[in-house]
Amino acid sequence: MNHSESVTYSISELAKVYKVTPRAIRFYEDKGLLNPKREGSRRIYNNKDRVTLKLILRGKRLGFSLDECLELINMYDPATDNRKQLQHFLAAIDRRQALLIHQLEDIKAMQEELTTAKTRCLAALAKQQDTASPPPKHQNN
Amino acid sequence: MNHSESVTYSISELAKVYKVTPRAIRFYEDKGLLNPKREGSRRIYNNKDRVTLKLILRGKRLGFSLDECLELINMYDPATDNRKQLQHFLAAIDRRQALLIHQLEDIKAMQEELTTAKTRCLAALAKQQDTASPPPKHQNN
DNA sequence: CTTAAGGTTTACGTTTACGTAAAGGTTATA
DNA sequence: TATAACCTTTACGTAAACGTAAACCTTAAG
Repeated sequence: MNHSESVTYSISELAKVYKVTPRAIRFYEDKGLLNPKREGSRRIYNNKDRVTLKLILRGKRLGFSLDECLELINMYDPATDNRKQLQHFLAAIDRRQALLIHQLEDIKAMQEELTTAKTRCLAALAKQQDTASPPPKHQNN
Repeated sequence: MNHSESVTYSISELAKVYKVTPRAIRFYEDKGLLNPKREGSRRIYNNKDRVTLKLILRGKRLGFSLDECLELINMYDPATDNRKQLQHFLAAIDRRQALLIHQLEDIKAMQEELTTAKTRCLAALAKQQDTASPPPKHQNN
């Protein structure tokens, strides 16, 4: 058996790692996204719980609601072998992938436009370069 | 002068095109993201307004708040030639691009995991294929 | 003329995702 | 023993992004 599976975390440890508040983590549990063991009344998170939290936060970064994140989490774990369920999952996954593709296009478009805007800004700055003080240092792509 | 610039839309026309409610469009105006001309009390949207709405919706799809969308819109139009303003814009653009890069990584990771989940589903379905009814038709990547 | 189809403002309601106390329990250390 | 430093539940508060309804104006068509 693998000992690395027995790593556990308190709620504030987990909160610190992922830069969220304990309140948020409890909220996710309220919504059925997390189900940590208890030790008395204290919540004990294992590695799987930690990964689930990571999935939640990633979903959020991609603009999904918590309900949608729950749907995502369920997709990764089709504990079912019911035929209808599986096909339901497949359909859900397809919808998700379509959404992601759409987001990819959005990102590409936005990146191009940001680059254009950036170029314009830099050009405008260059025009003033002559009369101005020492050239500014600026992180570039 | 270009006549194609004189195309206009009513609020419900625009709403129909982008599948949002007039209420939402008015709300965006309230928040300072849109500033259509008026014809009496009626709002008249031109092509630039339409593009702005498109930007708003794209920003939303990427999970940005309306305030952030406003920031984005302003980036595309640095009407300013103030040096400090320009450098402020550049910094904002860099932050945006960093966010987009992060989202790209999130999407890639999620796509891979969805594909894995899909494979598992399909495998589970295949196991039942023998005993089951006609093979299901299913859209594939 | 009136009825329908659009538009307007004003304003209260709703959902989501937590924030922010309040009130209290349980170790560990000074 | 008391005082932090954690944790717990309960509950009210809040910002964002609209939905929904009311009450009203204004053409266009029958």
